[in-house]
Amino acid sequence: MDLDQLNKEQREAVVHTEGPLLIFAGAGSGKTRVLTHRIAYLIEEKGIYPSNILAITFTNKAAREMKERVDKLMDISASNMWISTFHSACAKILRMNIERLPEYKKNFVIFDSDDQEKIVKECLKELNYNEKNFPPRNVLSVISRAKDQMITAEKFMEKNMSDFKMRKFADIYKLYQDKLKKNNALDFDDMLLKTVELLAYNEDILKHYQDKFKYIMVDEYQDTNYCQYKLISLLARQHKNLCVVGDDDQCIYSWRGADIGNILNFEKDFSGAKVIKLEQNYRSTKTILDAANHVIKCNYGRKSKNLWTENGVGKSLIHYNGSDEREEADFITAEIERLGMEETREYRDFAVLYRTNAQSRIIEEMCMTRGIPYKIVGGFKFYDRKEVKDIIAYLRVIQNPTGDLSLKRIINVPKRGIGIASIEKLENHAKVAGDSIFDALLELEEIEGINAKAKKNMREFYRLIVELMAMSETLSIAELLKEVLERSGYLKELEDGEDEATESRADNIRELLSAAIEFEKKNEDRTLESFLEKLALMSDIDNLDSSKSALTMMTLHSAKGLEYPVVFIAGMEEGLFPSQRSYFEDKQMEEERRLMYVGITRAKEKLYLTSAFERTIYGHTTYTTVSQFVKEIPKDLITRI
DNA sequence: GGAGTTGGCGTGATG
DNA sequence: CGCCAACTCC
Repeated sequence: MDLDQLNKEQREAVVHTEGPLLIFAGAGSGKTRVLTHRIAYLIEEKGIYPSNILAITFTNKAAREMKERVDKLMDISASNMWISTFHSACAKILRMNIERLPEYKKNFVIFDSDDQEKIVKECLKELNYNEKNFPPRNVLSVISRAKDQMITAEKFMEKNMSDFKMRKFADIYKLYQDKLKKNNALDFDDMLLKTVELLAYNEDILKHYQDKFKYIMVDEYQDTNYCQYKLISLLARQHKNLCVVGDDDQCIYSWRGADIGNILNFEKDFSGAKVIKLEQNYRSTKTILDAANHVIKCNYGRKSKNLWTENGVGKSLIHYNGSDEREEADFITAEIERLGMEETREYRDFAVLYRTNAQSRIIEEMCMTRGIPYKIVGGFKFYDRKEVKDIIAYLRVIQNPTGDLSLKRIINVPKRGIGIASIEKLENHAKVAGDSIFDALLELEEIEGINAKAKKNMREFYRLIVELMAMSETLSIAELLKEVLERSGYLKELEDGEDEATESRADNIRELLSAAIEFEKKNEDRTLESFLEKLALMSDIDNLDSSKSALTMMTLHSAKGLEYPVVFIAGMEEGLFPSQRSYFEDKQMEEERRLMYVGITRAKEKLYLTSAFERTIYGHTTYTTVSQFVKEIPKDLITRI
């Protein structure tokens, strides 16, 4: 194996295979390269079986890339090696073992944030709590933070007995969890939490995975939360061959429970850990790196490190301040066209980054006017669309008819004359009998107060589901999808619709169909279960394909791990970036600054910072001041326009 | 039971 | 500005 193309530190990190290893990898210092070489080294030089390696990444996209790069480095295939995200690794473990946890069944479903919100709303209704006092999103974030910390509903209750409001949160949490169980569902946080529980309480299962994963690697370690830390420590306890890679300066997810302490305390937690710092940057010009270093220096409590590069000085940064967001967008798009001509750059060389998704719209409009091809990462996702979720709900019910939430979603979609009142009566009956709604559909004679017409429609619906369930035994997913569309009347409803929205809805359904075909082509496990799981765990960034050349727009968060020759960071204004919400706490302000650091270091050759003197947000126009982050960059590195 | 309208409210980033 | 719950009307 050829290790000559690596620098001294990189090489050291590759060959240090035994015992705990912490790699501090600055932005653009070639950490993916180190990880892929390390995997190849383990297999080719050390004779380790691929199946004994576990590599955890942050996104599916990163996992896929890593797999491809490892494959390229080696002669043998790495197909039975686990290179995946935390969530899909946990999904895999749970599929095989979840029945060892009381109350969960093998065919569990994964609830996304939409499902979660619906469940919380149900809880509030039942508990008679006001949505104004307990906004579902707030409730969910409290629950989610608790789960990150591995605080169960019961523990949460104990902890918060004395606080009037928090006790109510505890009530909601408890009921929420009960409802998930009733739906045989796990939310994203549960996937991790339940895996840790499974391993912690079942010595034999733990032993099995400890023995299997003799070598463990974790990417983006700075963004792990307590639960993920726990999972990793459990698995690595046996062999202690744990290699984590991260950069404390790029910790940008503390709002969802990431604990920067995990990386800062690694040496304490894993005694005898070796620490290697990768400080040579191969990505950016001196000027860009200089700017990044100056900004991040304003943070306290960092591990000392200093990124340097042998790259050239490059071009000066540019700060453009337009009169309003329209002018800002105009400048960005004009500049992209100009550079396209003068420097013969392709559209794929550019990225526009921003703090909030809402900022994309005006830039998008301007791209359309100028005929610049673009793609937007994040924001409203394909699988969030109503019609797609409807059809997925059908699949979920077929796979697991006792999932009340999905069943309620489709029982009257398309309209089949089963109204809210009737559904409530049905649900009530189910509740009293301790059954699912699906079961209650068989006991219609016993239910009073539903009119005969509705009952008839319910019977027909029941028959439809049973029919589809039978078909699912033999049909492929794509074929099953077609039957669902046909027999449910969903397709007909779409065809009858006249407005232009129906056309795009039909398009989306076709898109789902081709996703199913694609899935069956690419995967060995073609079960409905695994298809649904794949959909649930997919994130938007995973779809980012670079086949056609287009400008990329996304949030600064989504941009982590990516790089572009020319980068624009838009909306460099106080209150927007840094966000208003971060003013109250130094810690949060520091996280904003790390986000800025991440943004700057995405750029290879040219970096633009743009702002607007006047900005309209949610209908309100306000005057702005230029972001403090711009001022933290030395003046001589920036040209003002 | 269902379609259409209104008024109030929140509006950061995600697997 | 866009969404959702609540309300009105058929």
